[in-house]
Amino acid sequence: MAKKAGPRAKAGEQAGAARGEERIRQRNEKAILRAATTLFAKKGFDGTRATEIAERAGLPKANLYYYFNTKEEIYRAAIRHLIAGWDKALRHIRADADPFEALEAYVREKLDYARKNADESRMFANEIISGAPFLSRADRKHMHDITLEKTLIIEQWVAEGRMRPVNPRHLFIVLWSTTQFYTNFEKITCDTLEKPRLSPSDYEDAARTIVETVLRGLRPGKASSDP
Amino acid sequence: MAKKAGPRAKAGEQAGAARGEERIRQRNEKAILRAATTLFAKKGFDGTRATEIAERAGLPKANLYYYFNTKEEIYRAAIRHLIAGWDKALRHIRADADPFEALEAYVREKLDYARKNADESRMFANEIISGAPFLSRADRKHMHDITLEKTLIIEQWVAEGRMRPVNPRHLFIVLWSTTQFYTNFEKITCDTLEKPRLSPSDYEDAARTIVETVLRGLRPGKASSDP
DNA sequence: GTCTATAGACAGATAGAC
DNA sequence: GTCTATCTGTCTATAGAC
Repeated sequence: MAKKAGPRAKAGEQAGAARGEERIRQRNEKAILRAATTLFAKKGFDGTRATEIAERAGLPKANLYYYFNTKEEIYRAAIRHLIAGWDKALRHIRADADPFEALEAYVREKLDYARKNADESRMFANEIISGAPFLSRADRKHMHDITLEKTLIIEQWVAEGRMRPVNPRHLFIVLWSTTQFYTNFEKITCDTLEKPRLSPSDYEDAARTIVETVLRGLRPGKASSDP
Repeated sequence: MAKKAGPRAKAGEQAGAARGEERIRQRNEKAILRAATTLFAKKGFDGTRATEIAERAGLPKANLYYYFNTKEEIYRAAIRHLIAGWDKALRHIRADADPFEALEAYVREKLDYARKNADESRMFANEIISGAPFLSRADRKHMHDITLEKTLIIEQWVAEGRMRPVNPRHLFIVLWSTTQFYTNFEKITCDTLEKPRLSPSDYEDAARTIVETVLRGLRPGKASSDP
């Protein structure tokens, strides 16, 4: 605790030593989080051994406990990092945008994010399926608030007659489910599409399907009511 | 192994005793599978302790190993039981049915099945996210074959002009994702809908949203091409 | 068919030399 | 900042009395 910067540290050398330690710390923490995310995605919290995280991160196990106090602390850090990434795709949904251009851009960015951050996506899915035991109240409030903000925009679009009436909360649920399924349940998707793994062009097909089914159903008809 | 039917068993009593044991066996195996499904759903395979299964099933732990040889055997039995249940909802999809009545009936039965078998649904989701390590080749082939059978029907409907063109495999993926999300990710859904838990009427809203977005987008337009 | 006791392996976490 | 050795507890699975 008190022992820092090595035995030969004197006043004046501490800043330089601290910077060096900081670099190592950042590199190692990143390696730990990366390794942990992959394992937590595959096996969940209880199923992931601290030893496995250490091996995959290329560090001795004891070092995990130097950078993080508990396995839970590693898990929570990974969740926080993921949630920070979720928000970005929602930026397309702005009141002044064209509803269908905005929603299509959102769908495409969401699919892309999941594809490029597959382990994080799966880890989060695992966390929710397990009953969200580690998702903090603050994280849940944040996700709730940003969703609410976007539902108001959908409601505005509906009120303006630019979209057919739809429950915006359920619409978001449908969009989340479809944009995450391909990555989270990749094994099923691969079996269904008869491919060993998913390529970008499969994600392009996914985007097209979502746009032509989910979103197309929301375009206002020329005859504004329906059979 | 050889010791059966208790000490006082004589020739002629064995059949009766065997029936009695059979009843106990069925009851206990069911209790074990039920308890295991709930726990596997929450914590995955590695995260679930045999002791917990036993406690929840109301049996001493050693009895688990009397009915099943390993924890994996329990897990596989639960998976098999679940897959047997998946097929039912697909029966609505018949070539001679109306496409939209058939698909709506499928969606509603699928949502209903997930709602009433939440633990099984979540356990299966957990298994796939984890990379499907225990899903047997035979199970995957079965799921693939039944899906293929139904995609042919969708293709026929499209060819007949009763539905807009769509990749049937992707359509099934979209329908699976939306009908399972509400149950598998119930925590997120509850936060989004601002409810402590999901009621049947929330599932009714879900069905309506899926029908009015996904399926509505597939109805052939009066003008058969599109902007 | 039930249950106690325990073997044997391995987990998370820590102490302290370097 | 790294790493060996180890503490303490828990796990799956089994042996064997009842």
